[in-house]
Amino acid sequence: MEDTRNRILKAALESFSKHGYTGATTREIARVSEVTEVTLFRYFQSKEKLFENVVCKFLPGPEFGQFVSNAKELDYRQALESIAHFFLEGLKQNEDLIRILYMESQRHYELMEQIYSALINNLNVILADYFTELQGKNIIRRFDPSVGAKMFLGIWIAFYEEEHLFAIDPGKVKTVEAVRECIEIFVRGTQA
Amino acid sequence: MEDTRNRILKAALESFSKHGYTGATTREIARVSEVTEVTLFRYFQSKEKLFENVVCKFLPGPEFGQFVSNAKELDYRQALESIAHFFLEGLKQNEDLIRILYMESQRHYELMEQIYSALINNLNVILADYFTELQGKNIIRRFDPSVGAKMFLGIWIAFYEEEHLFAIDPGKVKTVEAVRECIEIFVRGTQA
DNA sequence: CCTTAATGATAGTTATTACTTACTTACACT
DNA sequence: AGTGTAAGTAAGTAATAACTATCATTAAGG
Repeated sequence: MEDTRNRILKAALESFSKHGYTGATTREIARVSEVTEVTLFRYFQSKEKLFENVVCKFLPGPEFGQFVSNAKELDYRQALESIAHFFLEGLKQNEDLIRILYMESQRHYELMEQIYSALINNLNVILADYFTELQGKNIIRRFDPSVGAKMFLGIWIAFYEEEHLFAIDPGKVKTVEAVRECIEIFVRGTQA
Repeated sequence: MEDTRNRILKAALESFSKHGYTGATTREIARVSEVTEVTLFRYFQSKEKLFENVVCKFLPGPEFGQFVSNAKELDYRQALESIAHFFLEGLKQNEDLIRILYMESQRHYELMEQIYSALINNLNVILADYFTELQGKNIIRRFDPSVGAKMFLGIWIAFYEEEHLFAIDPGKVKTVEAVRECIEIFVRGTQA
Protein backbone atom coordinates (compact mmCIF):
# COMPACT_ATOMS: atom_id res chain seq x y z
CA MET A 1 0.00 0.00 0.00
CA GLU A 2 1.10 3.53 -0.69
CA ASP A 3 0.62 4.49 2.94
CA THR A 4 3.06 1.85 4.17
CA ARG A 5 5.62 2.90 1.63
CA ASN A 6 5.38 6.53 2.70
CA ARG A 7 5.62 5.67 6.37
CA ILE A 8 8.84 3.80 5.70
CA LEU A 9 10.25 6.64 3.64
CA LYS A 10 9.42 9.19 6.30
CA ALA A 11 10.95 7.14 9.07
CA ALA A 12 13.99 6.50 6.90
CA LEU A 13 14.43 10.21 6.25
CA GLU A 14 14.43 10.88 9.97
CA SER A 15 16.76 8.03 10.72
CA PHE A 16 19.28 8.86 8.01
CA SER A 17 19.20 12.49 9.05
CA LYS A 18 19.80 11.64 12.69
CA HIS A 19 22.40 8.92 12.38
CA GLY A 20 23.79 9.19 8.87
CA TYR A 21 23.71 6.40 6.34
CA THR A 22 25.90 3.88 8.15
CA GLY A 23 24.50 4.83 11.54
CA ALA A 24 20.90 4.28 10.57
CA THR A 25 19.63 0.71 10.82
CA THR A 26 16.89 -0.95 8.87
CA ARG A 27 15.63 -2.38 12.12
CA GLU A 28 15.02 1.02 13.66
CA ILE A 29 13.46 2.39 10.49
CA ALA A 30 11.09 -0.56 10.44
CA ARG A 31 10.24 -0.10 14.09
CA VAL A 32 9.48 3.61 13.72
CA SER A 33 7.39 3.12 10.61
CA GLU A 34 5.58 0.26 12.37
CA VAL A 35 6.26 -2.42 9.83
CA THR A 36 8.46 -5.47 10.04
CA GLU A 37 11.91 -5.45 8.58
CA VAL A 38 10.77 -7.99 6.02
CA THR A 39 8.17 -5.56 4.70
CA LEU A 40 10.78 -2.87 4.44
CA PHE A 41 12.91 -5.11 2.24
CA ARG A 42 9.90 -6.08 0.20
CA TYR A 43 9.40 -2.44 -0.80
CA PHE A 44 13.05 -1.49 -1.14
CA GLN A 45 15.42 -4.28 -2.01
CA SER A 46 18.34 -2.88 -0.06
CA LYS A 47 19.32 -0.17 2.38
CA GLU A 48 21.10 1.61 -0.44
CA LYS A 49 18.00 1.64 -2.63
CA LEU A 50 15.92 2.83 0.29
CA PHE A 51 18.35 5.69 0.72
CA GLU A 52 18.12 6.68 -2.92
CA ASN A 53 14.34 6.61 -2.73
CA VAL A 54 14.38 8.81 0.34
CA VAL A 55 16.50 11.44 -1.36
CA CYS A 56 14.42 11.44 -4.54
CA LYS A 57 11.15 11.47 -2.66
CA PHE A 58 11.95 14.51 -0.53
CA LEU A 59 14.00 16.44 -3.05
CA PRO A 60 12.34 19.83 -3.51
CA GLY A 61 11.24 20.54 -7.06
CA PRO A 62 11.75 23.67 -9.13
CA GLU A 63 8.95 25.39 -7.24
CA PHE A 64 11.53 25.92 -4.55
CA GLY A 65 13.13 29.07 -5.86
CA GLN A 66 9.99 30.31 -7.51
CA PHE A 67 9.81 33.06 -4.92
CA VAL A 68 12.65 34.90 -6.59
CA SER A 69 10.48 35.45 -9.64
CA ASN A 70 7.59 36.47 -7.41
CA ALA A 71 9.70 39.02 -5.60
CA LYS A 72 10.66 40.80 -8.81
CA GLU A 73 7.59 43.01 -8.59
CA LEU A 74 8.83 44.53 -5.35
CA ASP A 75 11.22 47.33 -4.62
CA TYR A 76 14.89 46.16 -4.57
CA ARG A 77 15.29 46.17 -0.81
CA GLN A 78 11.95 44.53 -0.19
CA ALA A 79 12.65 41.96 -2.84
CA LEU A 80 15.91 40.98 -1.20
CA GLU A 81 14.27 40.78 2.18
CA SER A 82 11.52 38.63 0.83
CA ILE A 83 13.97 36.35 -0.93
CA ALA A 84 16.09 35.99 2.17
CA HIS A 85 13.14 35.00 4.33
CA PHE A 86 11.76 32.56 1.83
CA PHE A 87 15.16 31.02 1.38
CA LEU A 88 15.67 30.65 5.12
CA GLU A 89 12.20 29.19 5.44
CA GLY A 90 12.93 26.76 2.63
CA LEU A 91 16.12 25.61 4.31
CA LYS A 92 14.25 25.11 7.53
CA GLN A 93 11.61 22.99 5.86
CA ASN A 94 14.26 20.79 4.34
CA GLU A 95 16.22 20.38 7.53
CA ASP A 96 16.40 16.60 7.42
CA LEU A 97 17.55 16.57 3.85
CA ILE A 98 20.19 19.17 4.58
CA ARG A 99 21.57 17.15 7.47
CA ILE A 100 21.88 14.21 5.13
CA LEU A 101 23.55 16.46 2.59
CA TYR A 102 26.25 17.42 5.06
CA MET A 103 26.73 13.95 6.46
CA GLU A 104 26.85 12.07 3.19
CA SER A 105 28.57 14.56 0.90
CA GLN A 106 31.61 12.28 0.99
CA ARG A 107 30.11 8.89 0.33
CA HIS A 108 27.01 9.57 -1.74
CA TYR A 109 28.52 12.30 -3.78
CA GLU A 110 26.26 12.20 -6.84
CA LEU A 111 23.04 11.95 -4.88
CA MET A 112 24.12 14.80 -2.64
CA GLU A 113 24.91 16.93 -5.64
CA GLN A 114 21.24 16.68 -6.55
CA ILE A 115 20.22 18.01 -3.16
CA TYR A 116 22.72 20.82 -3.33
CA SER A 117 21.59 21.70 -6.79
CA ALA A 118 17.91 21.71 -5.91
CA LEU A 119 18.38 23.74 -2.75
CA ILE A 120 21.13 26.18 -3.59
CA ASN A 121 22.67 26.03 -7.02
CA ASN A 122 19.48 26.57 -8.95
CA LEU A 123 18.63 29.55 -6.79
CA ASN A 124 22.06 30.96 -7.38
CA VAL A 125 21.44 31.07 -11.09
CA ILE A 126 18.00 32.59 -10.75
CA LEU A 127 19.23 35.25 -8.37
CA ALA A 128 22.18 36.07 -10.60
CA ASP A 129 19.76 36.62 -13.47
CA TYR A 130 17.75 38.98 -11.28
CA PHE A 131 20.88 41.00 -10.53
CA THR A 132 21.79 41.14 -14.19
CA GLU A 133 18.34 42.45 -14.98
CA LEU A 134 18.62 45.21 -12.37
CA GLN A 135 22.06 46.11 -13.62
CA GLY A 136 20.61 46.52 -17.08
CA LYS A 137 18.07 48.96 -15.67
CA ASN A 138 20.84 50.78 -13.79
CA ILE A 139 19.12 50.18 -10.47
CA ILE A 140 22.21 48.55 -9.02
CA ARG A 141 25.86 48.98 -9.87
CA ARG A 142 27.87 46.56 -11.95
CA PHE A 143 29.40 43.59 -10.17
CA ASP A 144 29.68 39.94 -11.05
CA PRO A 145 26.06 38.84 -10.61
CA SER A 146 26.98 35.25 -9.90
CA VAL A 147 29.38 36.29 -7.17
CA GLY A 148 26.80 38.62 -5.73
CA ALA A 149 24.22 35.86 -5.68
CA LYS A 150 26.62 33.47 -4.01
CA MET A 151 27.45 36.07 -1.41
CA PHE A 152 23.83 36.93 -0.76
CA LEU A 153 22.70 33.35 -0.32
CA GLY A 154 25.85 32.42 1.54
CA ILE A 155 24.96 34.75 4.35
CA TRP A 156 21.74 32.90 5.05
CA ILE A 157 23.33 29.52 4.73
CA ALA A 158 25.75 30.43 7.50
CA PHE A 159 22.91 31.83 9.60
CA TYR A 160 20.96 28.67 9.05
CA GLU A 161 23.81 26.37 9.92
CA GLU A 162 24.60 28.13 13.14
CA GLU A 163 21.05 27.93 14.32
CA HIS A 164 19.82 24.64 12.95
CA LEU A 165 22.79 22.46 12.23
CA PHE A 166 24.93 23.31 15.22
CA ALA A 167 22.03 24.49 17.34
CA ILE A 168 24.03 27.44 18.58
CA ASP A 169 22.01 29.94 20.52
CA PRO A 170 21.59 32.89 18.15
CA GLY A 171 21.96 35.18 21.13
CA LYS A 172 19.94 38.26 21.77
CA VAL A 173 19.66 39.36 18.16
CA LYS A 174 16.51 38.11 16.54
CA THR A 175 16.77 36.62 13.11
CA VAL A 176 14.38 39.10 11.52
CA GLU A 177 16.41 42.04 12.70
CA ALA A 178 19.68 40.39 11.76
CA VAL A 179 18.37 39.75 8.29
CA ARG A 180 17.33 43.36 7.92
CA GLU A 181 20.74 44.54 9.07
CA CYS A 182 22.52 42.34 6.56
CA ILE A 183 20.20 43.39 3.78
CA GLU A 184 20.94 47.00 4.58
CA ILE A 185 24.65 46.37 4.15
CA PHE A 186 24.08 44.46 0.94
CA VAL A 187 21.74 47.08 -0.53
CA ARG A 188 24.09 49.95 0.26
CA GLY A 189 26.93 47.90 -1.12
CA THR A 190 25.27 47.20 -4.42
CA GLN A 191 23.09 50.16 -5.28
CA ALA A 192 24.09 52.33 -8.19
CA MET B 1 56.18 5.88 21.82
CA GLU B 2 54.97 9.33 20.92
CA ASP B 3 55.43 8.68 17.22
CA THR B 4 53.12 5.68 17.24
CA ARG B 5 50.49 7.61 19.08
CA ASN B 6 50.62 10.43 16.57
CA ARG B 7 50.48 8.10 13.61
CA ILE B 8 47.33 6.56 14.99
CA LEU B 9 45.77 9.94 15.66
CA LYS B 10 46.55 11.17 12.18
CA ALA B 11 45.12 8.08 10.53
CA ALA B 12 42.09 8.32 12.76
CA LEU B 13 41.50 11.93 11.78
CA GLU B 14 41.52 10.95 8.14
CA SER B 15 39.31 7.98 8.66
CA PHE B 16 36.71 9.78 10.76
CA SER B 17 36.69 12.63 8.29
CA LYS B 18 36.18 10.30 5.35
CA HIS B 19 33.66 7.87 6.78
CA GLY B 20 32.22 9.54 9.86
CA TYR B 21 32.35 8.08 13.34
CA THR B 22 30.28 4.97 12.77
CA GLY B 23 31.67 4.44 9.29
CA ALA B 24 35.29 4.50 10.39
CA THR B 25 36.69 1.21 11.65
CA THR B 26 39.47 0.61 14.13
CA ARG B 27 40.84 -2.00 11.78
CA GLU B 28 41.35 0.46 8.94
CA ILE B 29 42.81 3.09 11.24
CA ALA B 30 45.27 0.52 12.53
CA ARG B 31 46.16 -0.57 9.02
CA VAL B 32 46.79 2.98 7.78
CA SER B 33 48.85 3.92 10.82
CA GLU B 34 50.79 0.67 10.42
CA VAL B 35 50.18 -0.71 13.87
CA THR B 36 48.12 -3.67 14.97
CA GLU B 37 44.62 -3.16 16.25
CA VAL B 38 45.83 -4.32 19.64
CA THR B 39 48.29 -1.46 19.84
CA LEU B 40 45.58 0.99 18.94
CA PHE B 41 43.51 -0.22 21.86
CA ARG B 42 46.53 -0.13 24.12
CA TYR B 43 46.85 3.61 23.53
CA PHE B 44 43.17 4.47 23.44
CA GLN B 45 40.89 2.23 25.39
CA SER B 46 37.96 2.55 23.04
CA LYS B 47 36.91 3.96 19.68
CA GLU B 48 35.02 6.68 21.48
CA LYS B 49 38.10 7.76 23.46
CA LEU B 50 40.19 7.69 20.32
CA PHE B 51 37.67 10.01 18.72
CA GLU B 52 37.82 12.44 21.61
CA ASN B 53 41.60 12.44 21.47
CA VAL B 54 41.53 13.14 17.75
CA VAL B 55 39.30 16.16 18.18
CA CYS B 56 41.32 17.59 21.06
CA LYS B 57 44.63 16.94 19.33
CA PHE B 58 43.75 18.75 16.12
CA LEU B 59 41.60 21.49 17.59
CA PRO B 60 43.15 24.82 16.57
CA GLY B 61 44.19 26.98 19.47
CA PRO B 62 43.57 30.67 20.04
CA GLU B 63 46.33 31.52 17.56
CA PHE B 64 43.73 30.77 14.92
CA GLY B 65 42.03 34.13 14.77
CA GLN B 66 45.12 36.06 15.75
CA PHE B 67 45.26 37.45 12.24
CA VAL B 68 42.35 39.74 12.94
CA SER B 69 44.47 41.62 15.45
CA ASN B 70 47.36 41.69 13.00
CA ALA B 71 45.19 43.15 10.27
CA LYS B 72 44.14 46.08 12.40
CA GLU B 73 47.13 48.09 11.24
CA LEU B 74 45.86 48.05 7.68
CA ASP B 75 43.38 50.19 5.83
CA TYR B 76 39.77 48.99 6.33
CA ARG B 77 39.39 47.40 2.93
CA GLN B 78 42.79 45.77 3.02
CA ALA B 79 42.18 44.54 6.53
CA LEU B 80 38.95 42.86 5.48
CA GLU B 81 40.60 41.29 2.49
CA SER B 82 43.43 39.99 4.61
CA ILE B 83 41.03 38.61 7.19
CA ALA B 84 38.95 36.91 4.54
CA HIS B 85 41.94 35.19 2.99
CA PHE B 86 43.38 34.08 6.30
CA PHE B 87 40.02 32.76 7.37
CA LEU B 88 39.55 30.83 4.14
CA GLU B 89 43.07 29.48 4.44
CA GLY B 90 42.41 28.46 8.02
CA LEU B 91 39.27 26.62 7.02
CA LYS B 92 41.17 24.83 4.29
CA GLN B 93 43.87 23.72 6.68
CA ASN B 94 41.29 22.29 9.03
CA GLU B 95 39.36 20.52 6.33
CA ASP B 96 39.32 17.12 8.02
CA LEU B 97 38.14 18.57 11.29
CA ILE B 98 35.41 20.53 9.53
CA ARG B 99 34.15 17.41 7.77
CA ILE B 100 33.91 15.74 11.14
CA LEU B 101 32.13 18.79 12.49
CA TYR B 102 29.43 18.54 9.86
CA MET B 103 29.08 14.79 10.05
CA GLU B 104 28.99 14.46 13.81
CA SER B 105 27.17 17.62 14.85
CA GLN B 106 24.20 15.41 15.74
CA ARG B 107 25.80 12.68 17.76
CA HIS B 108 28.84 14.26 19.35
CA TYR B 109 27.25 17.56 20.04
CA GLU B 110 29.46 18.82 22.85
CA LEU B 111 32.71 17.89 21.18
CA MET B 112 31.56 19.48 17.94
CA GLU B 113 30.67 22.65 19.76
CA GLN B 114 34.34 22.94 20.68
CA ILE B 115 35.36 22.74 17.04
CA TYR B 116 32.76 25.28 16.01
CA SER B 117 33.82 27.57 18.77
CA ALA B 118 37.52 27.33 17.94
CA LEU B 119 37.01 27.82 14.24
CA ILE B 120 34.17 30.28 13.96
CA ASN B 121 32.59 31.54 17.15
CA ASN B 122 35.77 32.97 18.65
CA LEU B 123 36.54 34.78 15.43
CA ASN B 124 33.06 36.18 15.37
CA VAL B 125 33.64 37.88 18.68
CA ILE B 126 37.05 39.23 17.72
CA LEU B 127 35.77 40.59 14.44
CA ALA B 128 32.76 42.18 16.11
CA ASP B 129 35.13 43.98 18.47
CA TYR B 130 37.08 45.24 15.48
CA PHE B 131 33.91 46.65 13.96
CA THR B 132 32.97 48.30 17.23
CA GLU B 133 36.37 49.93 17.34
CA LEU B 134 36.03 51.31 13.82
CA GLN B 135 32.55 52.57 14.60
CA GLY B 136 33.97 54.43 17.55
CA LYS B 137 36.42 56.12 15.21
CA ASN B 138 33.62 56.88 12.77
CA ILE B 139 35.37 54.98 10.01
CA ILE B 140 32.37 52.81 9.40
CA ARG B 141 28.70 53.46 10.02
CA ARG B 142 26.75 52.07 12.93
CA PHE B 143 25.32 48.59 12.61
CA ASP B 144 25.15 45.64 14.94
CA PRO B 145 28.80 44.56 14.99
CA SER B 146 28.01 40.98 15.87
CA VAL B 147 25.58 40.70 12.98
CA GLY B 148 28.12 42.30 10.68
CA ALA B 149 30.78 39.83 11.77
CA LYS B 150 28.47 36.90 11.30
CA MET B 151 27.55 38.12 7.84
CA PHE B 152 31.15 38.74 6.86
CA LEU B 153 32.41 35.34 7.98
CA GLY B 154 29.29 33.62 6.71
CA ILE B 155 30.12 34.58 3.16
CA TRP B 156 33.42 32.70 3.29
CA ILE B 157 31.92 29.73 5.04
CA ALA B 158 29.51 29.32 2.16
CA PHE B 159 32.31 29.76 -0.35
CA TYR B 160 34.38 27.21 1.48
CA GLU B 161 31.58 24.67 1.67
CA GLU B 162 30.75 24.88 -1.98
CA GLU B 163 34.32 24.30 -3.01
CA HIS B 164 35.66 21.94 -0.37
CA LEU B 165 32.75 20.19 1.22
CA PHE B 166 30.60 19.63 -1.82
CA ALA B 167 33.46 19.91 -4.29
CA ILE B 168 31.36 21.97 -6.62
CA ASP B 169 33.30 23.47 -9.48
CA PRO B 170 33.61 27.15 -8.58
CA GLY B 171 33.22 27.99 -12.26
CA LYS B 172 35.21 30.50 -14.15
CA VAL B 173 35.38 33.05 -11.35
CA LYS B 174 38.57 32.72 -9.37
CA THR B 175 38.33 32.82 -5.61
CA VAL B 176 40.63 35.82 -5.24
CA GLU B 177 38.50 37.92 -7.56
CA ALA B 178 35.30 36.70 -5.98
CA VAL B 179 36.59 37.64 -2.56
CA ARG B 180 37.52 41.10 -3.77
CA GLU B 181 34.10 41.56 -5.30
CA CYS B 182 32.35 40.57 -2.07
CA ILE B 183 34.62 42.79 -0.01
CA GLU B 184 33.77 45.69 -2.27
CA ILE B 185 30.08 45.18 -1.58
CA PHE B 186 30.69 44.83 2.12
CA VAL B 187 32.93 47.89 2.34
CA ARG B 188 30.49 50.09 0.43
CA GLY B 189 27.71 48.73 2.56
CA THR B 190 29.37 49.53 5.84
CA GLN B 191 31.44 52.65 5.35
CA ALA B 192 30.36 55.84 7.06
C1' DC C 1 73.49 -10.58 30.28
C1' DC C 2 69.28 -9.42 32.05
C1' DT C 3 65.32 -6.64 32.52
C1' DT C 4 61.86 -3.68 30.93
C1' DA C 5 58.95 -1.34 27.65
C1' DA C 6 56.91 -1.15 23.19
C1' DT C 7 54.93 -3.72 19.74
C1' DG C 8 53.53 -7.84 16.89
C1' DA C 9 50.99 -12.22 15.98
C1' DT C 10 47.21 -15.07 16.51
C1' DA C 11 43.02 -16.29 17.99
C1' DG C 12 38.77 -15.67 19.91
C1' DT C 13 34.29 -13.43 22.00
C1' DT C 14 30.14 -11.07 21.69
C1' DA C 15 27.00 -8.17 19.47
C1' DT C 16 25.02 -6.28 15.58
C1' DT C 17 23.89 -5.72 10.82
C1' DA C 18 21.84 -6.32 6.24
C1' DC C 19 19.28 -9.49 4.20
C1' DT C 20 16.75 -14.24 3.38
C1' DT C 21 13.53 -18.25 3.62
C1' DA C 22 9.38 -20.26 4.62
C1' DC C 23 5.11 -20.19 6.48
C1' DT C 24 0.98 -17.78 8.29
C1' DT C 25 -2.75 -14.32 8.87
C1' DA C 26 -6.16 -10.92 7.47
C1' DC C 27 -8.88 -8.80 4.44
C1' DA C 28 -10.95 -7.38 -0.09
C1' DC C 29 -13.07 -8.67 -4.35
C1' DT C 30 -15.36 -11.78 -7.25
C1' DA D 1 -16.32 -20.12 -1.22
C1' DG D 2 -12.26 -19.13 -3.24
C1' DT D 3 -8.39 -16.26 -4.70
C1' DG D 4 -4.98 -12.68 -4.50
C1' DT D 5 -2.59 -9.18 -2.09
C1' DA D 6 -0.39 -6.90 1.74
C1' DA D 7 1.45 -7.72 5.72
C1' DG D 8 3.22 -10.41 9.95
C1' DT D 9 6.01 -14.13 12.45
C1' DA D 10 9.89 -16.77 13.34
C1' DA D 11 14.17 -18.31 12.44
C1' DG D 12 18.39 -18.09 10.47
C1' DT D 13 22.81 -16.75 7.63
C1' DA D 14 27.04 -14.47 6.65
C1' DA D 15 29.78 -10.68 7.45
C1' DT D 16 31.72 -7.45 10.23
C1' DA D 17 32.48 -4.63 14.29
C1' DA D 18 34.68 -3.46 18.75
C1' DC D 19 37.35 -5.33 21.93
C1' DT D 20 40.20 -9.02 24.74
C1' DA D 21 43.53 -12.60 26.10
C1' DT D 22 47.79 -14.83 25.48
C1' DC D 23 52.22 -15.35 24.06
C1' DA D 24 56.26 -14.02 21.23
C1' DT D 25 59.56 -10.61 19.48
C1' DT D 26 62.57 -6.74 19.48
C1' DA D 27 65.54 -3.31 21.13
C1' DA D 28 67.46 -0.16 24.58
C1' DG D 29 69.66 0.56 29.23
C1' DG D 30 71.96 -0.79 33.39
